[in-house]
Order: sequence, then structure tokens, then C-alpha cells
Amino acid sequence: MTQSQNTDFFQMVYQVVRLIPEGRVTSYGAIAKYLGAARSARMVGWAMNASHAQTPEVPAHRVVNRLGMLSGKAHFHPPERMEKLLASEGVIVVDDQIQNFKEKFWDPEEELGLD
DNA sequence: ATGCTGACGTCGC
DNA sequence: CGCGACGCCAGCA
Repeated sequence: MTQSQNTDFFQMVYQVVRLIPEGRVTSYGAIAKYLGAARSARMVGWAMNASHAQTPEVPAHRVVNRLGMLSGKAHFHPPERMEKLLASEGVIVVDDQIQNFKEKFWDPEEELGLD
């Protein structure tokens, strides 16, 4: 935390999202919570908005709402790209809903460690 | 400069 | 147990 803590929030989100292993998914709130902004889940999604501009392509398709629903699917290029990527990684999506979401869920706090 | 919206989530009633 | 309102912060009208 020696660094700033302003707009770096976005960078933090990208960082965590990039750590998501293939075939796994996480939720905006999980990331936000891990960053210490559980009430700022919206910002996580907003960060995803700019994620496409990031050099290391951020796997935003691995980030969904806590319901396992492809809420941001409509924001992809094209929208079907999201489930296509997920399906390519072994994540089954039906009706914009991830199957076995709880099983595919990847919690940064649990995988990366609380700290 | 002010206000509303937005890829969500939690708290309240 | 179901629905409503609020909070978070940044971008855009």
C-alpha cells in the first residue's frame, strides 16, 4: 500500500482479473471486497469498461455478477464472445447463466490469500 | 459546475 | 421471504 490508492483501483482490478485461472470465474463483488471496497462493486464493473484498452487483455469474460450471470455480456465484441471464451475454457453457460457457478467460482481471498 | 447513469452488492423494510 | 433504496466513484450530458 505504499503506492497511491486513487485510480489504481482500476489497475488492481485488472491485476486480480488477470490472475483468474482458466475455467474459473469470479464476481465483481468478490474483487471489490478483496480490494477493500465491498460497497464499490459497481466500480469494478466500471473498471471492466476500460479493461478492453489494457495491453494484457484482461479476461473480463471471467468476471460476472455474483449470480453467475453474464451481466456484461452485452458489452463484449460481440456479446457472444463472452460465452464463447468461457465455453472454450470449460465454463458452461446457458441462457447467460454459468452452470455450476459455485463450482467455477474463484475467490481471490481464498486463492490468493486474505492478507 | 451540477446531475444522472452505470458490466453490482449490501442493507433495510 | 420479496421488493426497495442506498452506496461506491468515475465518466458523460
